[in-house]
Amino acid sequence: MNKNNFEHNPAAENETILRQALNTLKGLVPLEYELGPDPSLREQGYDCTVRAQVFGLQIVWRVQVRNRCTRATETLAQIDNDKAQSPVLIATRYVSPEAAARLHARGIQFIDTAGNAFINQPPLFIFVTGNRPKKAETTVPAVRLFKGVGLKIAYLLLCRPDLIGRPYRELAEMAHVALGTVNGTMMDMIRKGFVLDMGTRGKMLRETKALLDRWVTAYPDALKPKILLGRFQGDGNWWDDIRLDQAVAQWGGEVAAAKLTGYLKPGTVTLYADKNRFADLVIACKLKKDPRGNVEILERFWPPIEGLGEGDTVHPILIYADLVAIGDQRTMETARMIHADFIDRHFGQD
DNA sequence: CTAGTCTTCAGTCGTTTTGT
DNA sequence: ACAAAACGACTGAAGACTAG
Repeated sequence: MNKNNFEHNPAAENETILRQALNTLKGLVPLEYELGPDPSLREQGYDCTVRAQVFGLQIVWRVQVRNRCTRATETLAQIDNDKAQSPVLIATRYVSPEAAARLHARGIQFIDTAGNAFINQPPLFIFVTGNRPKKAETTVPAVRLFKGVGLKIAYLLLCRPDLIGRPYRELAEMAHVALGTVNGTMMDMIRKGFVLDMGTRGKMLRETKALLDRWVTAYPDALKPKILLGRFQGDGNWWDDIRLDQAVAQWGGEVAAAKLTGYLKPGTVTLYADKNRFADLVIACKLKKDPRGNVEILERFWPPIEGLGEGDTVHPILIYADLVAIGDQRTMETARMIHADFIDRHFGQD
């Protein structure tokens, strides 16, 4: 049962949360209510008002609807609660027991869609916690595997499938992305079948051949432009005499292919450099800034560990992707050689 | 219980679209 | 052509979860 988010309308979503929470509250106490959207309140951080009749008692709340209730929400609500004439009510999806205790202590009323509530309108008093949240039905897959930074993680795993079991924190650091990105990418990979999730027994990379193909196709458009540090022009075959410090940069594209196969005469130069040492590299190679130059320097997006490109060249996968992206006769031929000699044998059958 | 790990989501920032 | 607004990707701190 996969819920696609047809539209993402925050206002409508908020109202859904509020109505669900109020209806759940109805289960605890006989309640009639009506929503009173109030534009003047909205500017003060409220979403609407609720007029409720309970046991002939009329209550008016200023409601803040939140997807989730954070400490920031609590603090802000308390400030508002203290200065407002009518009490504040937080309506949210789920309030954990800890959060409920804090809100109770601060005297901030809340209701959630899971059936937890704190209502303190003497003589009416309700305090319910411990109800578990419903299974999340809103999946917002913000991170797309083949679009953007998800490719950094995919690359890491293609080169080092054994890292699949590492904690997300480590993967995030290695791939130079945020923690949340790892989570999103991993979900996408599982959904698309590239990762098999065996629960406590870990994960496995699957369909690596297909993943590789799609990675190579997506990389030039989706990631490469984002990591371009600059374009330059050098003198003649300058790259032939340079000894690269691996800690600073590695060859990609045609130069790397030439070094690997001894076959190609490079027409363009692709360098993957540590962002922080990028300036030194430009100087050491005597490169001149030139938007039309045939030298492109890109930001390296993998860690200096075994298996991510030996010596002064990047991993064959990336060389291959660079060559395919150039896409002319010469490079395609070399690309096929690289694929046959350095990639195929690692990606035979799953 | 708690240390390690995962998940969430509001805010930031860059890009695209729309308005003048 | 320029500026404002809307959009979307990404981040990262903080809360939630879970195995041991």
